[in-house]
Amino acid sequence: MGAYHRTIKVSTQYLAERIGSSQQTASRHLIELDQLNWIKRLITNEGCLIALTDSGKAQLKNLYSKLKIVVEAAHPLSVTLEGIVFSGLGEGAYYVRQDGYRKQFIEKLGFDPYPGTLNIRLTTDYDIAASKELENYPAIEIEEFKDESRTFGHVRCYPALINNKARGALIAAFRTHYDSSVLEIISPHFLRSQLKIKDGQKVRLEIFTMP
Amino acid sequence: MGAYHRTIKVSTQYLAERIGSSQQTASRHLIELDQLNWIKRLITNEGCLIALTDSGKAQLKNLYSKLKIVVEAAHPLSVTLEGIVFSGLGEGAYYVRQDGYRKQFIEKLGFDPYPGTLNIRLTTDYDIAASKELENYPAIEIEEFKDESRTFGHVRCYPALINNKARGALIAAFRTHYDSSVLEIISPHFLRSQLKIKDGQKVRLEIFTMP
DNA sequence: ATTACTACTCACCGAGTAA
DNA sequence: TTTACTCGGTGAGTAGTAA
Repeated sequence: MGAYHRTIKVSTQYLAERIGSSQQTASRHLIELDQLNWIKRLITNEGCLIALTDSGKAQLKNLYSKLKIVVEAAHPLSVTLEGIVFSGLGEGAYYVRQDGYRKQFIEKLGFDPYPGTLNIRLTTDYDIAASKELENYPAIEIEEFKDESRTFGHVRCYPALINNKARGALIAAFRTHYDSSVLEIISPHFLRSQLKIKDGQKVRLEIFTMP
Repeated sequence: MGAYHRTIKVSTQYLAERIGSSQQTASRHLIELDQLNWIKRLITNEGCLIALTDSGKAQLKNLYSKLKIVVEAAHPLSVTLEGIVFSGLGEGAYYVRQDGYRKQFIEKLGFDPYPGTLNIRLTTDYDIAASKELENYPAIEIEEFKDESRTFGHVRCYPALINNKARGALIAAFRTHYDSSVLEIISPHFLRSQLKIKDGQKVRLEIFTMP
């Protein structure tokens, strides 16, 4: 009703009609919004003078921004997967330690990876399908490089949260030691000790796509 | 959680943590959203597969659009005023009948005005101040014109809703027969009979600014 | 593990009414 | 006319628990 931009005058009776409630409820809503400091309220004998406070505007902007991200994004912000931890052959560690990769991880992911990977086996059709969808979404691109002896290929990775706590990234992938039901995770931390996870335990991965 | 863009798998327990409620409440919310046809829900023994329906997405888009208008607009969409009806000297009718104005009203306001104006006297400081604010907001511009004898000046007007029912427009103004506490309203209808208003009665005007 | 029913509590809503 | 209090009924949230 314009209270975002200017002070408006409105009776609780009229507000009630507009929001489809009783006059008493409209009045109580205004009292509560005032107590939250989301509106400034001046009671006159012909209605209330109402204006949103900066804090109140911020609440609306906040909701608006969150909706904007969801509604206007072309793809999901994140994909959540679950899988079972298992021990690999330690090959991941070999790749992670390569300086050509390491420098790019530090620069593009913002952390120096622990020299090893956490292997996750996806067990449900849903998780396997969801991890395949990730290929369609923009990733952080790690470029190929050469050292004296060989070429190390291009790698895509996604920032990730492991068990809703530890930062890391999904590496997709140091091709193709495992089938598509296997994921490799790097992290600044030694995840097995930091999160107290052992082989056979289930972990939850929240994988973030790039905007 | 991505359900706007893809089918996600989520347990009611985990959803409850995310929204800060109990598992039972999360479950009931999903049931209700399903009944509203805002989500599609498939229950598996390891959680629910959830995706928004087109109808569900439309709900979010609708809220988003309304917030967008409020948050991103540079000025209010409308200003609501109240005042007292009174009889003028009938000069408004003279101007409204001029073909140079009439043609522009039809073209720019979308209606052929009843040959007369409804005069409103603003009685409170709030209403007078609010009507002055209108000058700052974009209006429909009616251009000046000449006939054989004289020049008729440029006029700004705003679409309006009278007593939340009748269409019309605020004319600001066929200068300056009255002071700033007086408004003139035109409408396709003879408002005094259509809305059964008489001199001395209070009317509510919702004045719409241009985007 | 899951989901979701039943039963219970509590908070919200609104009628009546005071100021 | 206003706003907003008290108070009683109803609906929303949750614990316990079945499936």
